[in-house]
Amino acid sequence: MHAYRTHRCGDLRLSHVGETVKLSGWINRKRDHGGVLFIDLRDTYGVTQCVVDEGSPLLAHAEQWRNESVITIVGKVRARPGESANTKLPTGEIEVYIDEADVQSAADVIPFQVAEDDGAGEDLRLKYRYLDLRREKMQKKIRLRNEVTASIRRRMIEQEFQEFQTPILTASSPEGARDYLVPSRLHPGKFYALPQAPQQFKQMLMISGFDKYFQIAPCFRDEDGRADRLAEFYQLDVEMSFVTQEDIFNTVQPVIEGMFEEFSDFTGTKHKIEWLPHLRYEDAMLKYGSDKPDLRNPLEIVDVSDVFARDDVEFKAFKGVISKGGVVRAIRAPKVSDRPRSFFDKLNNWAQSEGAPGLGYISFSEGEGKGPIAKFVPEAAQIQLKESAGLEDGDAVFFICDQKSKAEKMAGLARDAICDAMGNREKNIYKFCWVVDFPMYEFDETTQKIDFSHNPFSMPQGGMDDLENKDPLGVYAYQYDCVCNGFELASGAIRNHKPEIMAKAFGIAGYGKDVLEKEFGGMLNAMRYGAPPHGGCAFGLDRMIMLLADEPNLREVYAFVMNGQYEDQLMNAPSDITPEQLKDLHIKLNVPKEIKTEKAA
RNA sequence: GCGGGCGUAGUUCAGUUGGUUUAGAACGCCGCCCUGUCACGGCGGAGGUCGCGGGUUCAAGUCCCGUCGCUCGCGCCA
Repeated sequence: MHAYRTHRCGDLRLSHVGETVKLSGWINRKRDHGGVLFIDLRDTYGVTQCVVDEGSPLLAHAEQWRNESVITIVGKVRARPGESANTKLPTGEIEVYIDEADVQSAADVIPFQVAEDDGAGEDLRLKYRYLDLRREKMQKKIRLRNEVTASIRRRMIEQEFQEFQTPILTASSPEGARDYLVPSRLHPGKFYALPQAPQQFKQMLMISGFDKYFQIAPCFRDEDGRADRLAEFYQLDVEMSFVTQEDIFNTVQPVIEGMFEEFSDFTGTKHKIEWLPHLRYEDAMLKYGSDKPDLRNPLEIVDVSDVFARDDVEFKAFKGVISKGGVVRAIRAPKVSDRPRSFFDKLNNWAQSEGAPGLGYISFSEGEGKGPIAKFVPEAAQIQLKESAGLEDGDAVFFICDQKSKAEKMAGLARDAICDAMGNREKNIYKFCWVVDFPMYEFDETTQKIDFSHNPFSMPQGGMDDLENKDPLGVYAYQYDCVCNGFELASGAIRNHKPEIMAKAFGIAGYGKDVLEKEFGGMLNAMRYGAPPHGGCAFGLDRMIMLLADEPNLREVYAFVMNGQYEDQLMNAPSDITPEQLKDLHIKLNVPKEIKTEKAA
């Protein structure tokens, strides 16, 4: 007989009755009835009820075993007597009568419960992650993660993609997020950087002629965290040669859609999958106030600046902003005019908590406009408003007035707040959409300069011609995002594979040829020896799993993960290192004093 | 860097307008009882610097200030 087990804890059925078996696992729960003791033995495959009774010399020992101890038992499988079968368990028709038992590892009193969700805080769960991971819910999510990556690999390979690994120790690159840096021992004063993404490597693989690349790539970015952002994360990274933007969509969309379809009932509720028509970036910003709109929210934003600019409208709060170049955006909330005053007040309070002066509105009932602002908008203007916003009797309309970019953003937030207040966000559906035609450049208010708005390697639409002849802020890029339920799932572009267009594009953003050569010389050189037109995208693997598992944050879909401050309480990272290590790396610390003393105290 | 929320037993939480000798509950833990449970049940017990520091007050878990920790967001993140 095997040293530890003949079967797994989810294996045994009525057909095994009479067999002598050996099982190993964790004590999930005990039920001690004095003369008879039930032990639920658990492994990742299931739970089997094991029994000791007064006839056994083991009884006195077994009563002492604590939950979560690891034991090995040998015993006979028998049918549960009488009515005592448990239909909730796959193994519920049998039990194992324990003849021999070994305690492989006794457990101390555990800091939180494994067999049930006792609501333990996240900091504790992360500190004792190995216990947290024993819980059924975590086992399921980690299994989901495994199955999702396997499914993606299978689907990509079926489409003739080749999987690559690319360097983890690489060069710092100037654009984008802050890099994680690794000091070099062999090269004093020099540093490697961990890749923010394998961007340049995958492009060079295209230049190398591989045609269809993918990688489930670790990426590292040293910026502050969010529920959907971590220091290290994984992307399904994709790149293809000789393709247009639509070719890329048509290739990756079935992979993502098929994978989502495969796991869309993970939560126990089947989710529909819907892929909406492409959305232009500018339209997204106007209609939804976001470049990653949640399209389960049916509300749309319209511009009604014209209405409030009319001479017969006397609402000074808005007029003042409009005269300084501002805009008024409106959100129609259908059939809410009969809601109590508190409905509108709550939204107003919400807007103030977001730093807005308030959230003005007019509600229409019995053909009449009502609400605090209505008296400033005469009937003729109300008619124009109704037409612009598609208002019907019984509707209300909310207003946001500010300078364009601020108004867009606030309207986007208000759109979600109103939707939630109304309770009409669509459920049990994944609504996907490609957001396309991102602007190549944007005006940076803080530096008062034109800069790349997304990836500087993107190909400008219209190529050299547009760069030379158009207002830079009017140049679009072949740059796109894939959006699902309010998350940016992917970002991608057709790349700029022509060095001369690259030079021009960087020049417009204020980077000279010397800078370009210094920072991206390797990439530029590669383009000079025959570069195919190419493009790709990268999907946030963790965000996709988070959506499928219906979890509110990324940390829930990793086995091991840092907390919100990017500290790992389990492994104690980041940590101090020895003076010898620092010396090897030619590094002297220069830590601000107050930080030192805080940490010491 | 900034803002919101939270911090009371091992865990999750309650704790009224500041006011009664010993700050409660559930789960967990320890002891005793119980032969058919499966969230077993019953009786009993241990367990607290109310995050920390200061202040107001006759009196602070409760009010004020500071600070630390966790969390969500803003900035940041092509």
